[in-house]
Amino acid sequence: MFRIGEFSKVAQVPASLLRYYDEIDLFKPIKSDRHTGYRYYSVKQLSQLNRIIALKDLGLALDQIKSLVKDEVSTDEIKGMLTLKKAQIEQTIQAEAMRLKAVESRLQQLEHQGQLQDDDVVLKSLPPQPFLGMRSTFAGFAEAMAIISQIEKAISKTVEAKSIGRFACLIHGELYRECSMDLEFGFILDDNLDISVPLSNGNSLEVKQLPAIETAVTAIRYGGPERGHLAYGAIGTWVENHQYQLIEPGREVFIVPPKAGYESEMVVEIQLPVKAIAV
Amino acid sequence: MFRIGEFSKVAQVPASLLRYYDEIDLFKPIKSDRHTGYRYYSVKQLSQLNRIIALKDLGLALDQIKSLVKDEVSTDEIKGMLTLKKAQIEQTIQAEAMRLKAVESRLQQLEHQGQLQDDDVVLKSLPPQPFLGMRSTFAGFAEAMAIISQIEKAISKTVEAKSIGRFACLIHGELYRECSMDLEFGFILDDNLDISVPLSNGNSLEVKQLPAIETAVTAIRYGGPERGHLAYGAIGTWVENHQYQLIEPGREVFIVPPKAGYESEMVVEIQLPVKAIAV
DNA sequence: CTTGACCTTCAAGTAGCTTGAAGCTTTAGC
DNA sequence: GCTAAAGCTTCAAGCTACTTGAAGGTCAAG
Repeated sequence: MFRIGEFSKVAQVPASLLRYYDEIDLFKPIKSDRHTGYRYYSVKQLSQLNRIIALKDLGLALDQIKSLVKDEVSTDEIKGMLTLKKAQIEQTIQAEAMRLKAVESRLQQLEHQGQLQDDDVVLKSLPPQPFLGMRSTFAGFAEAMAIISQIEKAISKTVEAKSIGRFACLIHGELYRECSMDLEFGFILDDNLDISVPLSNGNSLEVKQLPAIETAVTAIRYGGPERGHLAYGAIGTWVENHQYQLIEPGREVFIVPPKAGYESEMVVEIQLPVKAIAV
Repeated sequence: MFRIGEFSKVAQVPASLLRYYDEIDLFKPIKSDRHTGYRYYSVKQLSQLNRIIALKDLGLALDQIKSLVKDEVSTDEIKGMLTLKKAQIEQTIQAEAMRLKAVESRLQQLEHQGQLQDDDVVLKSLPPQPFLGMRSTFAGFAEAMAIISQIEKAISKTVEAKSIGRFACLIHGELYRECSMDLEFGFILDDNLDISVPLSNGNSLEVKQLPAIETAVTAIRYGGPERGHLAYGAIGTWVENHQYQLIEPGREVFIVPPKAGYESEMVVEIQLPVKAIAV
């Protein structure tokens, strides 16, 4: 029989941990003196403690370990736990590997530019969303701007305000073309509607489902498309450094939509779906 | 200007998080209404928030991010932070990779044996320790046992009790030989002493420094050396499954030392230093 | 004026411990 | 047998980065 201090030395485990494990009913001394409260451990408990530590080293939660050592779970359940854990670890490794790349790319940035870049690029995942919009080919930005205000007017007359989300644009062709751009303008909806909104030019807005995007790189652009090179440049560099690949279509979500005469005050979040390049 | 709800939607960040960041002075709204307490955010803050999120995704602590975005650190310090972080991530990846192997080996165990093994093997690291002992070659266990009691007697007469740690044995030759074993018996010391203890057979115990062991696989053996196959078997399997390699010398630390007539009650922790096999 | 959506603050909970304070017990030395 | 030091006890709080919930104030639409 050891007192807690000696047992902790033998087991190479801090005494505070033994007290804690006692408290949470994970590992109790064979005997606690009624009067003094002193805990007494036996050598035979060493192997049980070792088992607990071994399971902990696998990354299992103490709750799980508790039921494991109390023999409350079947072999199949154990197998399930471990398989799940395995998957989690694999995920963690993947995630950490990406982090590593990200940190390395930041370090390179520091070397080359002497400072961190200004336009920060962030990974997000996007849910599937209903979208009320219209696809068309545009010759230039001016033409696109004209459509925007038409759409806004048409919508404000027809659709309940509370279902209308942000104005957005899907970019179907290659990014960053100057002419004959294949774009789809419209509103992201908060609720699923089943409507069609006619426009004065003969076209109409239809509802479609935007698919979820597992991973999108996003950046904020302050100002009109002519300032796109800043944000797109940042994204481009980032994507290259992190070994991702752009996939279509990109989106631009208007956080502050353009108003005639105040185009320079617009704010857009650029969202480009990406996938990791297989290594 | 957005209220917290809309800003949180735009930024894809829970409102609770924005409140929290406000509280810890990491990211504050441009304006808080004196009277109502309502927080108001501007689009221009989006890029700052994005920067914070980007840095968080690198794995930096919020405290560090706080000083980074407040521009309180020099480029060199940033470089230092990132380099440190990089090292940490690399470590994590290594550690997780080992965990993965460990979990996989447990799963295999379940497949083959239908249950988790009984003798649990645990990784530990050991500090450098002074050791008062004597190296010699022994023909068999009986001979070794005889020496043990001699050493015990000699030491109890000469050395201050409080400096004496556990009785232990270093195994210099191959593990698990039956005859002409090259062993070193003695006591691990808690304090650094500079003494020499003569034995009745003409030999003497000398102090030497045991080196630190970065990684040792350990297991508990209940009973005498004749029961060694259990613990050594478990360790052997474990080491193989986890792609480690044994390196010399192994140690056996006596937790309950053998007493004449009660050898079967002894308890030993086997500690075998290992290194990872380069992959 | 009411209703409901939205906002506020404050408190507590999460996991797996560690640290510290205040006070009792045991042991070694005299 | 006494004292001091070492060792033990319980209880509370702290750590990170948040989330959840309760109780209540604000705001816009109908």
